[in-house]
This record gives sequence, structure tokens and C-alpha cells, in this order.
Amino acid sequence: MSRVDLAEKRDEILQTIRDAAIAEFAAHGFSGASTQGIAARAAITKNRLHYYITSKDDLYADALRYIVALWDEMFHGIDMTQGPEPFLREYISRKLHHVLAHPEIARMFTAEIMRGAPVLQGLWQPAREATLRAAQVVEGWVEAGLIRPIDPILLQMHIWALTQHHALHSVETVFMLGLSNEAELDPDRLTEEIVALVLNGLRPQ
Amino acid sequence: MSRVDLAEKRDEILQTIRDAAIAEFAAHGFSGASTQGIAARAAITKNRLHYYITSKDDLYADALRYIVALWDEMFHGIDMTQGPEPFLREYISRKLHHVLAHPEIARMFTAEIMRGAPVLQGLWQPAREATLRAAQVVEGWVEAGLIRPIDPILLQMHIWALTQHHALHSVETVFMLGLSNEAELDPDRLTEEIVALVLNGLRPQ
Amino acid sequence: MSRVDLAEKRDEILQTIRDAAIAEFAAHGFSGASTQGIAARAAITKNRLHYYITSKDDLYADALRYIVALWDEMFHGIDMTQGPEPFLREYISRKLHHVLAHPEIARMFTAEIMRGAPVLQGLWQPAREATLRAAQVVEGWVEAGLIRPIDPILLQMHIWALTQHHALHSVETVFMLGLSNEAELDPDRLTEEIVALVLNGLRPQ
Amino acid sequence: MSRVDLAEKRDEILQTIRDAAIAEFAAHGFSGASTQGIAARAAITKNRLHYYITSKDDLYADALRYIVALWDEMFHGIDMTQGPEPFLREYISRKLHHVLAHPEIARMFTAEIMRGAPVLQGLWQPAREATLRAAQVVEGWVEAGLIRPIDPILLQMHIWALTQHHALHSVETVFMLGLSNEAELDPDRLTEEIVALVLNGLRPQ
DNA sequence: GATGAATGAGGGTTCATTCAT
DNA sequence: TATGAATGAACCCTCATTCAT
Repeated sequence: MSRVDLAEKRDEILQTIRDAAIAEFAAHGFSGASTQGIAARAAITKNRLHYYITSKDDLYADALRYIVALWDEMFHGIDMTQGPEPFLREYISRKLHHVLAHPEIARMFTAEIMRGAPVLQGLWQPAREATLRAAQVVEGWVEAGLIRPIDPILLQMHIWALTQHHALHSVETVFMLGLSNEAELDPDRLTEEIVALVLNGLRPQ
Repeated sequence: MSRVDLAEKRDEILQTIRDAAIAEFAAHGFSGASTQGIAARAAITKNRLHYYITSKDDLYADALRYIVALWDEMFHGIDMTQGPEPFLREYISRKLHHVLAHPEIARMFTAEIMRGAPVLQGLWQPAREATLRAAQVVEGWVEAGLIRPIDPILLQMHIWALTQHHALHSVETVFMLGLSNEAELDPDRLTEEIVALVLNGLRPQ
Repeated sequence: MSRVDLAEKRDEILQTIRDAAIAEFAAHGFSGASTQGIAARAAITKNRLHYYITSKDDLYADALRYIVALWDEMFHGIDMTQGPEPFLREYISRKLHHVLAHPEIARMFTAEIMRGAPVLQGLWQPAREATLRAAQVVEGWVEAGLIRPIDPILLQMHIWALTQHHALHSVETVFMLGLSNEAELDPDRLTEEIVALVLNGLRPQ
Repeated sequence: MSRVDLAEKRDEILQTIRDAAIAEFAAHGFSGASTQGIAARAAITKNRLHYYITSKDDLYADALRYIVALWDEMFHGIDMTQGPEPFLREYISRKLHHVLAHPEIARMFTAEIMRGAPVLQGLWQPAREATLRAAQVVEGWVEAGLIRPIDPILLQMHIWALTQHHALHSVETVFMLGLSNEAELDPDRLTEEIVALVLNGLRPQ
């Protein structure tokens, strides 16, 4: 095999491992996840897994970094200059589509926060800055009378909560709606419901 | 010690153990939690812990049953006959106060759902029935023109999402708001924000 | 079993484990020693061993502390006021008898020093002070004309070398002398040889 | 590259590997040494190391053979016909200079003996014969009245002990003398001390 | 000649649990 | 009621080595 092919194959297996790791960490948390379980999800032996990773800790941190970068990229380039409606519609739609397609990603993220975010703490300063920048735009909307006065940071948290929820609790939603499995959760329908709730919730009185 | 005192003392220690277990399961999930860790949180030895419990699995299931009962009780007796506003205000307030006072309870619950709810599945049929009953009331409000048309089950999920979030992601909220610790999260203020968002979000157009 | 008996039994097994550990560490060094090997020497299972110790590192450090204390005690109370001859005779005799009876102790000690004494370094300040005190006595002998001028610290190192050697290299000595096993190494005869060499070596000219 | 150059390069790397191996075996013993560690000391990859060696066992045995040959060569050609003084001076000086320049060699040798000399046992018959030949010369000196009666084999052991010690325990000597590092151990000064001790120790009375 | 991939064995340690008293 | 002892399984990881290019 040529050097390029080898590198490609290596990247491929590393990707497989990361996906498997995210799924395992999402289901069992950091300490509950086993490298055995990750290997099984990646369909390789535990020995082979340990050939490719340096440690469980590193694999975990790498996966978290990957998730943070992914979400950074997911929201990249949404236009906030056209006012609240198109922005919120686009933002919520993107988040919901992503979260329903890859619920494990959201779950691992929340599991890390639930245990106190020991690893994430070193990674989310940029997220805070983005949140503060978005808050300023929201405050502009308030001043322009486009939406009613509101805490611009809590608003973001709440949108996050509404969308994240459908990844974390999808089995519950499926059960309550009487569906047969998660695949039946329609991201477009959920987007409509949440956009309507939030947009109406922000209407100036 | 009299027989009664002994029974009291036993109940006391069992309560301590359950609290410790919930905290440990919340932080590390089922497989990540260790009986050692639970014993440490309860300030007893591992040997003593195993004297009082039958197994880790049972302790886990007991704790979940306790949580389900707790939430059932928490929402007991809220008056739905006075229309949406007083109901939502009371419901959201109760949930938020409870969740900020005992975030571990919410976290353990979500952790169980995130791993597929293997234990909870056998316990939440009553919750579904309550949800369906509440949905009928909500539909009555819609028909009476008190609120705009909306999916009454998703509405409940979303209220749940908004409140639950502040238990799951409190360290994130604290970080984003620039607070110094979770104790500074004010349940009344959060109640106001969420009630306002939901009530406005439901206003008939 | 009464509490006292239990404590006794515990001390007994801890002693057995320490002896086994010293033998294993002596033969294979710290990293080469295996808890499996230690357990085998102590005639217990690896699981049982790990019930009694906290870690390999701690067991190693404990064993070293034990050795240091043992040697401190071994030389306790030798009279240096009667001049060089009785002192050297007593000192060398004690060291040789001990070292031939427990060569593993000397070997573990030397193995630790050979790898740079990472653990011992924190323990031998008292030994240095004792060495300096002894050096002053030796200098008194020189001034009194009892022995020829000599470096009093190197003298102690060399006596240490001569005696320690018979623990470290006993299999070589046995081979060179054509003996059949270590038991045939006679501590009294070795004492005579070494005392004669050193005493003559110190004679004033 | 020509065939000769290739062979040279191969010898070079084999030498590097052997040096690295001796250092690793000296510090950690046979079982404690890792091929990873040896590769690191030789500044090559573990894969490359295993390309050049057949096994850890063989590498170990080769290194020991090399050491035995080295010491054989080290003492080659010392004149024993001029009586004890020039011989002892030369012998001790050579040994000390070598041992302080390459303490790892002495350490690996002693570590092998300390674990029972399983490999060395097959290699040191020649050393025994040399020892016996030297013993005869010493006995000649005794008969000629040049030195006092003494066990000629133990004498050799003791000289060995005195010199070997400064390789094995150099960190201890450095500590006791209050030096800052091993480089400050002066082989000429140590030679003087030891030669004086031994020569005086052998003086006829 | 050299290097990435892979693997079975074993390393130290923690796990939930049972036993004995 | 309570606690020390003990154990088999599993934990993460490193080991020396072999295979395939």
C-alpha cells in the first residue's frame, strides 16, 4: 500500500473509533464507558483500539474537541442582519436537524456538563465570546422594537434547551407521542413548533 | 433502643444512601457509578453499604422509582381549571425550584433516558397517562380560544426541556452568565423568563 | 475471632507480604517485580495481595522504610569509645551476619540506589547525619594516633562495600570458592578476613 | 552505499543498541527493562530495534557476553611479576577508571548476579580460572614474605567489592560526600584511598 | 532495509459481591 | 447490626513479538 493509502486508511479507522467513542461516552459517561465497549462499537478488538489511541482520557478529550469544533462550524455563516425571524428559523432548523441525526453528540456533550465539565471547561471560552456577541445583536433587536425586552443570554440558553432536549430525551418523546422509533421524529415539524413558540414568545406586546 | 427507634434509624440511613446514590449516578451514570463512591458520599464503608442494599442494580431502580414518585407528587394538586396562566406559572415555578435545589435528581433521570431508559421504561406508563390527560386540558384551552393552536404533547415536552435544562446545564449557565457558582442561579428570575416566553409563545394571534 | 486475634493475623500476613516483596524487588528491581510474583512468594493469590496493599509503589516505599529502620537499629548501641578495633570488629560482624542471613534486604537496597534512588532520596538524611557523626569519631582516632590519616567518610563507604558485597555477589563468591551453596558462606570467617584487612589497612605507619 | 559502508553502518547501530540496552538493563534489571525503553535510549523506534535484534533475551545475553569480554580485556597484560604494589596499583586504577566512566556496565553485571546469575552462570568459567591463576601468584607473594597470609580468592573478591561499589552506589557516595553530581567523583583520588587501604592491609606484620 | 499494523499475554488495579464472625 | 476478609471478573494499558508491505 502506498503511503497515501495508508494515511487514508488510518484516518478512516480513527474516524470510526471516534464515532464509536462518542456513542459509548454518550450512553455511559466517561467513567462508565469501557474501551471494550468502544472497540465493540467500532467492530475491532480492544487491542487494536489501544494501538490507535493513546488513552481513554485522550480519546475522550479529542472527541469533545471534535464536538466543539463541529458545533462551531454548524452555526457558521448564519445571517443575523435580517432580523430575528429568518435567523431563528435557520438556527433552530440547523440545530434540530443535526441533533436528530446525531443524538449521541448532544448526549456526550450534556453528560460531560452534568459531571461538572472538567474537560470542557478548558474548551468553551470561545463559545462564551460567541454567546456574548450574539447577545449584543439580540439587544439591538430589542432596542429597535423588533422583539420585546428579554435577557439575551438566557434566551440563547433556552433555545439551546429546546433543541438539545430532543436529542437527550428522544426515547421519551417517542414514547409520549406514541411513535415506534426515533426515526419518526420529524425535524421539520419540531422546528415549526419550536420556532413558533419562540417567535411568538418574543413578539413585542 | 426500641424497635421503633431502630426502624427510624434504619430509614434514616437508607435515605442517606439513596441521596448519595442519586448524586453518584447523576455524576457518572449507572455503569460509571461505583458502590465505593456511593459509600463515600454517604460517609459509610463499602461493607456497610452492601449490608443495607441488595445490589447496585436494585439501588439504582429504587432511586429511579423514588424520583418518579417525587415528581408525581411535586405536580400534585395544581389547579388546571383557572386557565393557562396560573397553571403554567405554578407548574414552572414548582419545577424550577425543585430542580435547582436538587439538580442531581434531574441529572440522574436524564442520564437514564440518554442510555435508552432500560429501567425507566417499566415505570413511566403512569406518566404517559398523566401527559395525555393534561393534553386534553390544553386542547380545551385551544378550543376555548385561550391559547393558539399547538401540539399539546410537544408543549409539555418543551416546558420540561426549558426547566430541566437548568439542572442539567447549570455549570454552563453559570459560566455564560459570568456567575461564581450555582447558588447564584435565582429560580424566581428564571421562572419569570420562562413563564414569559411560554405564555407569550402561546398567545392567540 | 477476637479483635486482637484479627489484628495479629493481619500483622502476620502483612509481614509475610513485606518479606515476599523484598525478595521480589531484590531479584527484579522495582519495575521488573510483579505483584503476581510477590503474591506467589507469599503463597497467596494476587487478589488477596491487592486486598492488603494499596499499590505496588506504596509496598515498595514501605519496604524501603522498613529496611532503613532495620539498619538503623542494627548498628544501635555499638561502643565507639574503646577505640577502632573493638568497634570495627563489632560493626563488621553485625553487618555481615545480618547481610548473609538476609541478602535480599541488601540487594533491594542496592537495586534502589542503582536506579538513582528515587524513593530512598527522601529517606536517608538521617543516615547522612550518622555518617558525619561517625566521621568525627574517626578523625579523633587519627588525631590520637590510633590510626593513620584517612578520609573518614570514604572509609565508611569502603567498609560498607566490603560487607554489602557478600550479599549482592554471594552466588559469585560461592562459585569462585567452589562451595555448593550460599549457606556455606561463613560469616565469622568473612568477618575475620575483612576485619584483618581493614585494621591492618588503618595501622599507623 | 558500498557493501563495506553498509556493514559499518550496521555495526554502528548495533553498538548504539547495545549501549542503550546496557543502560536500560542496569537501571531496571532484565524483566524491568523494556524494548521500548531501549529503543528510546538508542533514539530509534521499537520497530527498528526489533529489526536489528532477535529477542530481548538474546540482546541481554549478548550484552553480558560483551561485558565479560570487556573486563577480560581490561585487565589484560598487567605485570604480576614485579610484586604486589605495582600490580595492585595498576589493577585498581584500571578498574576504577573504567567503572566510573561506565557505571551502567558494572550495574548490569551486579543486577544479573543479584537475580541468581541465570545467564552469567554459563559464561564465567574462564573468569574462575583466571581467579585461580591469580590466587597462585598471590600465594607466591605470601610465601615470599611480601604480604601477610591471606585468603587469595577472598582478597580478589574484596578488591572487586571496593571498586565495584563506586559504580553501584555512586549516587550514595555523592550524597554522603556532599558533592553535586557523579562527575565530581575523582577516580585518581579513590584509587589512592583504596590502594592505601589494601596495601597496608596486606603488609606483613 | 525499514516501518506501520496487529496481537496475545500479562501488567497493576478496581469492581461488585459473598463469606465469616 | 456491623465489619474485616476474600474473590472472580473486569478495568485500562503496556509488553515483546510477528506480519505485511
